[in-house]
Amino acid sequence: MFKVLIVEDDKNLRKLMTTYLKRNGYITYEATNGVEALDVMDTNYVDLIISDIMMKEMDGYELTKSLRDANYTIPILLVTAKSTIADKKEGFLLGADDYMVKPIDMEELLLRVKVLLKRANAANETKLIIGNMIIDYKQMSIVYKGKNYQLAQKEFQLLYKLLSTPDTIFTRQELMEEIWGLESESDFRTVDVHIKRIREKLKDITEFEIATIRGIGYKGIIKKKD
Amino acid sequence: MFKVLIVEDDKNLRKLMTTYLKRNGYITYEATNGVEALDVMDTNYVDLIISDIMMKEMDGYELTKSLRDANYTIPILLVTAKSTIADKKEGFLLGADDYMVKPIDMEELLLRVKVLLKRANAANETKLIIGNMIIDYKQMSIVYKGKNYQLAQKEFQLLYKLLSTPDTIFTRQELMEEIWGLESESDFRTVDVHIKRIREKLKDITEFEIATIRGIGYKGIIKKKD
DNA sequence: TGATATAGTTCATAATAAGTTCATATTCGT
DNA sequence: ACGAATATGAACTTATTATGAACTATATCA
Repeated sequence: MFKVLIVEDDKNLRKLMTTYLKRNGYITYEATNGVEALDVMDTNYVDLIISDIMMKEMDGYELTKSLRDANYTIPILLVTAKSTIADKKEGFLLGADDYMVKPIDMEELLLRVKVLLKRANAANETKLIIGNMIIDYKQMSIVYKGKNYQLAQKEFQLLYKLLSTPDTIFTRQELMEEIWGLESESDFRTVDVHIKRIREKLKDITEFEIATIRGIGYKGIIKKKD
Repeated sequence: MFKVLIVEDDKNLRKLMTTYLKRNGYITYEATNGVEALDVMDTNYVDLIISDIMMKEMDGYELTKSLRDANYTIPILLVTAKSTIADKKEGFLLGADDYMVKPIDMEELLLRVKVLLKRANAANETKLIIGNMIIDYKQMSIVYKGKNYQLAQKEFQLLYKLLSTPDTIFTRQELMEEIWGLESESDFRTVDVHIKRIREKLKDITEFEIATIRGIGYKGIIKKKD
């Protein structure tokens, strides 16, 4: 299950790409400029970035550069309205892996995404190992002392988020925006219900705990051995 | 180390493909038409053939047909300048395994070659032994406690795929691409129907289970003994 | 070649699980 | 103890998968 971050300020195009990718089995995150993109990446694991070049705040070039400067090797596919050689060169020199020229053909986009992911996917394991517990994001599986625990998708993502950045408090707002998406209109209480169900389903596992921070939100705690 | 035979009369394209494949660890042979290709195969073992369709002497269709008539199962990837449905159909009917339309994107070519080889190679693997159950890919047979179970081809391949990499979630997308081929346009629901039939036909076998991962796909689970 | 069997696909609908909401109980901090 | 916030159970809604059956394509055999 690959995660794709779409950075595009044109809402229609962003939604179109999101729809196509989701329909083809990708999990998507959205951002409208480079700054937002970095925010998303701060708290979420992402396999690939599709980014427009022309954006306010921070454009695609700057985004690419800052990621590469920070030693990120994540594949980046730049989308441009201009098609001059100069532009293409600039993008590649800054470390993008591929580019496409608008208007974007969605089938071609899917193909390129697939190729980029295959190429990059040599050593892309995302597992959290906490004591006797192994949380494998791609497999959406939790194994504890040889036993398998099954969580629903939202529950799993919530847990992963809390435990991949332990001891950090997340507000319901933040959790919703990142797992449900920016435009989610669900009630914040929904988060509570999911937290409850995670606690219930994983009550045998002593390796961690989800702490309620009254008036703020939740945080994951990894318990230390005695 | 896989050996790839490139059959292409356009020298530039042939060299380009050769270069790319070599750079990616393949051993290559070259031929400019079907007759030469058969000559090469006469004296060399080849794992996969990439062949243009339009060539003098003997074209891609004829080459494919003569190989299949001689009971060769080697994977064949046809390259065509024309993109009409009629052509695609004709090529497939004659037994090609995949095709690409010019102009050829080298990354895509590599991807397809890899997929074809993987698919062909899986077929050469021997047997899966899971508890009292023996799954023999070559014979397409399933024996459990002395009794024989019969699955249709697609069903068998699905089962084999799921059980040869157990505990790994496959999306319908992935299953389709691997078993139906990259260009398949069949509905994803078709996978569900096949899964259902496998479960039905093998419901007596307790050695494994096909688990539905809601919102994602399926995974094979090999049950442990008590 | 036509007839028949088998495999594979599609579609409509039923069944089920996931996700959401809401009312109420419980807990926490001051 | 009080008020505010969270936990909880249950009803409800939505999304996804399972299933049966019709349909189509392909292979087999007389």
